[in-house]
Amino acid sequence: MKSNEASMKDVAILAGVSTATVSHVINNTCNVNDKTKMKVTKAIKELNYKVNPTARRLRTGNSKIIGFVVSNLAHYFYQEIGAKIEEILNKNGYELFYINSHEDPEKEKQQLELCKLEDFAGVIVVPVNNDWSNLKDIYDSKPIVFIDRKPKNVRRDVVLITNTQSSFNLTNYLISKGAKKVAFISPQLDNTMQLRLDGFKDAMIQNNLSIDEDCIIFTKHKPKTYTDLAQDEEWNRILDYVINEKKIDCIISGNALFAFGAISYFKKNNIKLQKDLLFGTFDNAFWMMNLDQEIVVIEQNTKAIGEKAASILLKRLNGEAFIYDDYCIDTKLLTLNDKADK
Amino acid sequence: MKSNEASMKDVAILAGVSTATVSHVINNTCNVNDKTKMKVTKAIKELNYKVNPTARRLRTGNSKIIGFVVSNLAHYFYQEIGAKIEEILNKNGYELFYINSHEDPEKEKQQLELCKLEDFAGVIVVPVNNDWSNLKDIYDSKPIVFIDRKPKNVRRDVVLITNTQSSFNLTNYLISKGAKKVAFISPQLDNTMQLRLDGFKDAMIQNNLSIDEDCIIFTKHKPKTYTDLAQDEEWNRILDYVINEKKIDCIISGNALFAFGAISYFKKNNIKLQKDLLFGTFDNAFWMMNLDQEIVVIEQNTKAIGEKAASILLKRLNGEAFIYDDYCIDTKLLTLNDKADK
DNA sequence: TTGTATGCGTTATCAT
DNA sequence: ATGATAACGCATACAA
Repeated sequence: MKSNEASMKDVAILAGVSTATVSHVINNTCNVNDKTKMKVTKAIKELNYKVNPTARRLRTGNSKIIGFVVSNLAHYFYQEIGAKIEEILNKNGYELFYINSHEDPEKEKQQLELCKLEDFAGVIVVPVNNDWSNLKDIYDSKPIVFIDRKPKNVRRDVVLITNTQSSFNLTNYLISKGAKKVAFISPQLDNTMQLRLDGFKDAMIQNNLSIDEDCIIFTKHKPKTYTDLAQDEEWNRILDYVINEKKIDCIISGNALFAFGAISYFKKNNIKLQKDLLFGTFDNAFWMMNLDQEIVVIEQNTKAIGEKAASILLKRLNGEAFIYDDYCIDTKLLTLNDKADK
Repeated sequence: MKSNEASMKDVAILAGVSTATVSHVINNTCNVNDKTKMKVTKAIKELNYKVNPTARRLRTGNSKIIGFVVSNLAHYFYQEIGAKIEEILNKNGYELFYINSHEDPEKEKQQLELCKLEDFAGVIVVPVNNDWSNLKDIYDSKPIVFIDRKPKNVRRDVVLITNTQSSFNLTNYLISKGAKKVAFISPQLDNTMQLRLDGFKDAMIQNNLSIDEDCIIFTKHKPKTYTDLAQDEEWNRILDYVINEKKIDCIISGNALFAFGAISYFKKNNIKLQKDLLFGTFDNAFWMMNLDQEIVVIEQNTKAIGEKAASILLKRLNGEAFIYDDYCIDTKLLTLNDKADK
């Protein structure tokens, strides 16, 4: 389909030069006489010429597009990270496309394949696939930075939070508040959750508290909306079980998604947190601040995470060589909505 | 940059045919002998050949990518719509890229320009720019569907909710609950807000209630995080003003963003909704269900909105010709967290 | 049914 | 300093 846009050829003809010269002017790739440069610039303006990125990409194999492939875009958490990433990348001439893998490994694989075929300059990924031994080739040529989860069998830059330490701190804090029998509950056991679990166990052991493995629960929930989640019967069963049968006095939630479901349960059952039941969770989600529940949270520094991921990616894009490493961002332990607030 | 991927030429050589034949096999564009078809298919598999979308796009001017350009991706509302759109488009062989315009008209313009340059097959837009007289050419050749807001000076398909009617119903309902002096507050006065305002005014007039124009307030807030919003001093001033000075007995919120800020204010000031103050809002956001406030909401049917937008776009992509129209999706008036719940 | 040849809009090599 | 030309990988008009 012939587009009605001006091409480089049109510019060249109007300016009375060759396409090579136009290209040189556009890309500053060669010393061009000021006079001819003027002519070309004028022609470009006159025709409202825009470089065709598709043609450029076919020729060079490079684009100015970064893919942000996210396990579940609906989490506000990733939106804050994404905004920071976008801000930094935009400043450096890149555009960010958000891609939602919906916690589906197969879908993520196809999307990453597409990013490669589309010659994206690089990708930032909140990975769903845990084992990357079959995915290594998918992004071997272009920079890739992982966020939030560290997949296996791939050596690349990873930006995480201090998972084990934060979990240790959270558990310790709740123990200091009187927790004796603690449950750890979360959807999906991935690498990140494993680290959080480690911190939890360490704290329990150091405090000479026994760990009941029955109260460490990971569900296999496929992605759901928050609304669906709150009404999910499985959450109710699990919470009924640990609270009524196992008689735990404290729950640690692995992320904001479970926290939402749990809080819905607490509301229904009229449970006052930190009084009737100690409760701590990873993530400080915006909606928590308007609740009438006191919640202990591990706040992740989304700005710092985004900034780190973007700056590492930029360095890689610029061809800087440095060792692939894990970057851990500190968290903050906060108590939301406690009486001291007022 | 020479990629190490197999090209169509490699396939042709291995299969002992011409590239034209390979192309025909891939695109079913010509009757090809079963035997040669087999040979080609085998070679494709053997080389793990993938069509290069960039080259195809340069040649044909078409891609299988749809852009979803959203005013602010952080709103969960758009995530639900997006998920539905994606589901439908994926089934039809299209991939969806999410693009965040951050309520920035200039940015949106550039992004739409990029979608055009990248030869996206089409776009679905929650528009930030209100006047499209200078943007018409930007997407004149490819299908475009607007969602949630109807921009001026462009005749294209628009998927909206029944804004005026819903607002009328909401206002009427609150009046039936005793509202006499009502404030209407929202960030950003766009076309959609104007319609909601119209419905509000109609209801007030029909009920012989006077409208205080000082209590109709639109702020010019640039996008902020929810967290920032809750602490924004401007909201506090506005709410102080209408509640304490203007002595209103009811507030209608134009969207979930303002509702969040307002609820934060109510919490701080210990105001019990529907008792101390009547309150209704557009949008049923997931976080509202866990509050200890009774809230009257206009729930938008995100699935229906997404489905309508995607199906219209698909029809346009398939070249079906029909009149550009506005499609209005019904809403539901709900009361969240009322005592009858238990 | 299959192959040849051309062009999509760039960039890059090599002359001039 | 500038221009002619090939090549990126594919689709397609046309010839065989």
